[in-house]
Amino acid sequence: MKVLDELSKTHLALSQSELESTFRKVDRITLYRALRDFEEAGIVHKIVDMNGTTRFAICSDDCPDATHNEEHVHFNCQRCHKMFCLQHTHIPDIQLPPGFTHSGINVLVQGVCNKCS
Amino acid sequence: MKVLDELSKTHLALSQSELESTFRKVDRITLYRALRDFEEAGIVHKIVDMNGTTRFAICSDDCPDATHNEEHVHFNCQRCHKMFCLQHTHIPDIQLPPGFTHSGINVLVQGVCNKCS
DNA sequence: TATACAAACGCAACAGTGTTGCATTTATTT
DNA sequence: AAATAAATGCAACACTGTTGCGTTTGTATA
Repeated sequence: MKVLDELSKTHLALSQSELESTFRKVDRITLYRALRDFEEAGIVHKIVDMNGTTRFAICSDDCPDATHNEEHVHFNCQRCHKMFCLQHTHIPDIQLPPGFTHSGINVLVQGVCNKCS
Repeated sequence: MKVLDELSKTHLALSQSELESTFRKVDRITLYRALRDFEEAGIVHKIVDMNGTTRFAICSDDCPDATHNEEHVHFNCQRCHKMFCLQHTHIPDIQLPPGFTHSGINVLVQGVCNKCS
């Protein structure tokens, strides 16, 4: 699929509308369903950025099927508004209050990326 | 304002529709504008949960005006779907790749809360 | 107290997104 | 080539975010 190709080319997490404009011939519903299926299949992971926009990124090789984005940090640049998957920035342990069990963590850092700074 | 009262009563982060059903007489636009203004004034903070739903929570006393939710961890229970502000669970330092500067962090933990477990 | 002005409110409206059903097209199997 | 399954596109609908505008409510001033 071209969608996967496109996502593989970058380590950015792309929104559906960004993907739509890349291939303008594809219907948004088709894309929506493709992304949904990819996510269920554990091929891509979904993240919501600081503006509430849903974005998708390819899962890396070492991305455990079920846990996905719990493994790395996402970075949202406030200049270029791109969202990066910081593949090698791992998420530290977080101590939860008693009674709370964790099954997934999402860390979203906002700031300025290396190209914009 | 009743909205602030309602948010103060709980440490949960409420969505706009949850707030709307609490006081059914209020127009959704009025509520929207109130929440927007409260957020700009640094009285409440806004967080997007794992489903992309925007939620609002009262800022605690020690919530620094500008940085808001960077101070504590948010917890999304996958049973009751409530979102908790874990006021006392602080966010650990995260080492970013060179060139990336951070101005805010958002940590969202998914799991089962103390009441549901 | 009556008038003038400002703030809060509610409605209409529109765009974007998530989601489903259905019909049509495209592939695959026999 | 026919039958079946899968992928695609469209219509439609709900919900959210957002803005403009007119109306109501409240406050201040003459």
